[in-house]
Amino acid sequence: MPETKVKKEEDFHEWYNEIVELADLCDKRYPIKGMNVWKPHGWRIMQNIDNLIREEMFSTNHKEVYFPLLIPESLFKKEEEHIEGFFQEVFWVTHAGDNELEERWLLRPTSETAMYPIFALWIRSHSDLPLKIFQIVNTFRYETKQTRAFIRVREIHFFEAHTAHVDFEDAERQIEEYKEIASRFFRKLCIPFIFNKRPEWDKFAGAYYTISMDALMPSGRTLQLGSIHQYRDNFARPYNIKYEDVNGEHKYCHQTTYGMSERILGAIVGIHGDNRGIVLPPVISPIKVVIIPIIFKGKEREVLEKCREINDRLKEAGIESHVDEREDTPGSKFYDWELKGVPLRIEIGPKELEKRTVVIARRDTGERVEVSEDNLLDEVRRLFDLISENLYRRAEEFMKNHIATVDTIEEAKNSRAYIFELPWCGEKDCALRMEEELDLKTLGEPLHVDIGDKRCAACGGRAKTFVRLAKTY
RNA sequence: GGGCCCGUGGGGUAGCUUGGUAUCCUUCCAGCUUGGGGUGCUGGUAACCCGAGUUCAAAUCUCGGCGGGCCCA
Repeated sequence: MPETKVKKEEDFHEWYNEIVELADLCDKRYPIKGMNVWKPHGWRIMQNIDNLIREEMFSTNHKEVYFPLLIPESLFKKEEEHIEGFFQEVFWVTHAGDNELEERWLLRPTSETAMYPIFALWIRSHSDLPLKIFQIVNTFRYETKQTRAFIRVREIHFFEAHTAHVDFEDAERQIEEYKEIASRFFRKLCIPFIFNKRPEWDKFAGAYYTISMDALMPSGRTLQLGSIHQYRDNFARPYNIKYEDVNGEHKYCHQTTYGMSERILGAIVGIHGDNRGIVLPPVISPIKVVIIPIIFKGKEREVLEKCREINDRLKEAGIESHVDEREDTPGSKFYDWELKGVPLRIEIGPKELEKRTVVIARRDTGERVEVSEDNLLDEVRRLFDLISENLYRRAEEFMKNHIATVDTIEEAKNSRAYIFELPWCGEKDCALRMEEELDLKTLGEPLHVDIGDKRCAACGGRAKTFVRLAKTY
């Protein structure tokens, strides 16, 4: 059976490069490094992902907004740590035509510094709080490292939620809500992940603390899919975001953010894909069922009519379907739709016509079943659930099988896992030593740990928690 | 941040060492044929990343830029 030239198991990165273009997700030929063209199929999938997070946001009382792309330099410079963290990767707008601008503007690398001066205007009293907004926009970061489709790009398709609260405790409740949103959201996309509290030296520029969501790719490297930040009043002070409380006192707001990007699509491609193409979870597949007419001379009309009839029935039931009426042979259509990851394929030919049945093939397992026309809708819905379940379980098993909790660096060296949890005293130097000896990066610490009386794997001192390490993207 | 490799029709390639006519497969277009896992035949469109240099002559040699890929930190 024909497959991709490069095998996923043999050379994951080559396979990934090949598959993102074959599956019609993006065109990497645009002549600026790290800026790829979204192709129709890829863009529709991304928009479906965006709509899933929109639903989550709306159902938790966040409002959608859209802030400008350009930020004046003076606004950007108000929070010191934040500037330091982003300055080297900022794109600047310096001219309008021939004329130099009085003040430089930058393309947002993220939108804190665009939003927060306006937050200061919007928020007057405690009754304006909590303020919960989000936007889905493009952001820009001048990456100098190797770029990779969806995984490391310079124009980022970015989701960012921003909130403001009366105090730290309310902001903490927001963080809890984000965690629940993330868990529901990634479960729908069949992507298992772990939360990591990022280490002090590697948190978001300007944050009080940062929690990342990390997934494990088949290459053995982790991919950070999103982050949640507690800002405390670190931004509220420089941007003067204050409210009047019930006693008439003026206080600084406490803020949080939650960010994600098209890396989600990168994870879906990498985790679920196989040597025949990508495999899409039914919830985000633009076409959920593709119908292939099996035409023989003399029976063209009857077969096509049946295909269209089934197509209409699916559409009426709210299931996105499509009849592939192109003149190609059925086999070539099978390959084509498998590349694009369509969850279910229905084949209808003279045999089915006679028996009033259809053949349904699953993308994830390749399994084919013959189903009576009368049971079609129920069976299709049942198969969607089975596919989602299967994709999630497969990915979860892979991740669980590659996380090792060990006591010593030596044990980690002898393990075939990809993600390691080692007892840690909390000192940066100790984590860096583990990084160096194992040739891994620090992901952070698990959110809830009972460490017992273990000893730090680096210094032997009393361990406070585990530190997680892995190779990362 | 450091090292290495690469850039030829839409995609994949041969040619480059030793400078002179650009190869094959695929896609695409037209027609016929075929149709339950990439149908076959005929015809057609289509390329040397950009710039400078060396030379009678550059895809080929030199330098620079842009872009792509891999590895290490």
